[in-house]
Amino acid sequence: MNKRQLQKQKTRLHLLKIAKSEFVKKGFLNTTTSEIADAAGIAHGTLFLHFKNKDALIVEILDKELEEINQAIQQMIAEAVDLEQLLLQYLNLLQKEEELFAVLARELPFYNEELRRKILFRDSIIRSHFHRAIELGIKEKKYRDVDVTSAVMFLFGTINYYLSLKSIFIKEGSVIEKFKPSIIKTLKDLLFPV
Amino acid sequence: MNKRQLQKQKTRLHLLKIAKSEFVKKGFLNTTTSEIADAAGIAHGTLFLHFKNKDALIVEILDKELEEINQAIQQMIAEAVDLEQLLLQYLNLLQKEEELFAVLARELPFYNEELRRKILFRDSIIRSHFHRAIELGIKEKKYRDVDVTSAVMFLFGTINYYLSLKSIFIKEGSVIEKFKPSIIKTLKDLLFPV
DNA sequence: CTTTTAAGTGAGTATTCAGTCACCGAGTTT
DNA sequence: AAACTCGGTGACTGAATACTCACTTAAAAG
Repeated sequence: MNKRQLQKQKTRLHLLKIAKSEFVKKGFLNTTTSEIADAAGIAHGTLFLHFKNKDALIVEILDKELEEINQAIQQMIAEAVDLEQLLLQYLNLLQKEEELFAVLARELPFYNEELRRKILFRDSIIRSHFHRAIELGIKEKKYRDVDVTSAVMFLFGTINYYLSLKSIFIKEGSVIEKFKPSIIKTLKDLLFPV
Repeated sequence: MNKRQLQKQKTRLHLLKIAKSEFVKKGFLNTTTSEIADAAGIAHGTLFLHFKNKDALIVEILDKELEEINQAIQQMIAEAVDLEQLLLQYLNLLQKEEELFAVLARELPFYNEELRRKILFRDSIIRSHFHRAIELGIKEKKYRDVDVTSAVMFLFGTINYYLSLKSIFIKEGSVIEKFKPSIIKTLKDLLFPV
């Protein structure tokens, strides 16, 4: 790889980093391509040499992030069997990139079909991990018998709700951190051991 | 009231009705003032004689709707004591204006401070009704002792989640209708009678 | 050293919209 | 019936903002 190609790759990574931080700060929809270019210290037009359009930017950022979380969850599943532990680790994982996931929770309904499908697909994989974990616990008589699907939706619905309203409820600090105990407590209340 | 004033009032009400149907169809953010004027059969400028700006339109529509639901809930509380019954009636109430509430659930984070505060205030009143109903049930030993706050948030979080993703999950028909049984079942699972 | 290649530039284009204003004409008052 | 009032009109304005393209410049090739 020559000097030119190296520089281009470097600029590309720099752009991704800057774009992510801008999106986290103001959301994807409220960040203009000019702002990203300015923040990255490049010309506006240059952005479009690296990425086909604005959508391609968020797609790449999210693809990386969601793949990472999926990998981590899969590994957890392989290692841990305790549901509470799994939930706790998942919440910790979300918390690490909480700002970004909050943007996602808020803006998802406004994205185009393709992007939405991509995100919801990853999301559904993670949901299915929890589904299986609960189901297994019930089969092994570790927990009492409840409607697994609605329990999982209840769980993810709440997390999504807290995230989407993050900017309204609390401006500073982590919502996940704040509501973690009550989310875990309620799941335990719901599934308490027999 | 003379002929002119009568006409104006009539146009105003007509505008509110048309605006609501447009908002329900396409969402508040994706409906232009021109579209509303066109649909109502008036000139674009006329809209701004009746309403200070676009925000004022949705504020008035929602104020009416949310006040109605609040009144209804208060009456229910006064009459019924059974929590399941209350939840069922609340869901039916939401279902009646499901399209509008789905728009709300999706777009809320993008509204301005004032509008958001207004909506969340009404929302919190309704939440507090449920909070008190559960708390009372626990005190009277009707239900087992759980964390009331997180149970209520769990409940409202899920409803909000289903509503906000309505357009993604199902295009036709009612999400509330579809998920009503599982929402009620999960609440019962959580609070089952002692 | 000269020519070719391609990354980078930023003023410009196209489009979308909320909101305005000078004018019109129907309805009201004198 | 003349003068006045005020609701209605819609072309226009200005502000965003995603994306383009003719041109510059620095690196690579010959």
